[in-house]
Amino acid sequence: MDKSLKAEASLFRDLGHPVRLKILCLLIRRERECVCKMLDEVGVPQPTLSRHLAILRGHGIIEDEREGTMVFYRVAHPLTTDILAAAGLACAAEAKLAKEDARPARASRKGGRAA
Amino acid sequence: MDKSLKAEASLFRDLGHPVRLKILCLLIRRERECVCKMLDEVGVPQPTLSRHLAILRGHGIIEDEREGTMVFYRVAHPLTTDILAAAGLACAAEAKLAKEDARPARASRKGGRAA
DNA sequence: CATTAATATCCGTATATTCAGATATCTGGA
DNA sequence: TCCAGATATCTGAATATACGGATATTAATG
Repeated sequence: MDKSLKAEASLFRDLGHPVRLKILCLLIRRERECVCKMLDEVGVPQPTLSRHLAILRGHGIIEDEREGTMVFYRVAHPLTTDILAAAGLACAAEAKLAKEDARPARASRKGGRAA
Repeated sequence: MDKSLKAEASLFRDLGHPVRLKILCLLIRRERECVCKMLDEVGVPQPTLSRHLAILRGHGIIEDEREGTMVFYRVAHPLTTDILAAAGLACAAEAKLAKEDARPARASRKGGRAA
């Protein structure tokens, strides 16, 4: 019951940057998006965007799929949407409500995985 | 619908440190705790603990109440528990379930504040 | 008022993060 | 193979964050 909480802290730290939050909101809304499209919307130079994508990818928060010359990203970490929704980010809150409505509502209680 | 997401990023950044996460888990479980007690459990030198408390306090995540020579802290940011629970932190998940059980379950949908 | 326990702030230093710009890689097509 | 578009990596400088140790503040007590 002690835990160093290092992994959790690292996840939050990754979320703690405006550009990375913007990327995640974008991916949550769109499910899947290519770098060139994100480049238009995020408003940072391409190498900077690529770096932030690499950080998120390196920690397993997003994953990439290559398709010809383009690379598409999607949210991979199962908790990311929940966390952003809990923080009140509109992008994630919508996605979470949609997901909840599509399921029979929560049944069991103790069932949640705890870190 | 654009938003810089600076405030949200800053919140996550504050959560992104093992010591601060530990402090928050502690406060969520206990509602309210004094610095000297936390000192025993967190395992960092007193000035370091004080510094982290100051960071959380400065951003409105926790608040302090002086009582004689001791200072008690409690979680003040209304979303903190939700966020930590969404991240799967056991301490917060318990608190959130308890809170949910005490209320009539969610009724309205569009009612949530979004960032 | 001196003392002591509890907490906070200040200091210098070590480390991490961020950025922009240059350059490298990968892929599809001529 | 050579070219061009899309994306990634490298590099160095600027900035931010972390820490420990010394010290300051605050409040109760004698």
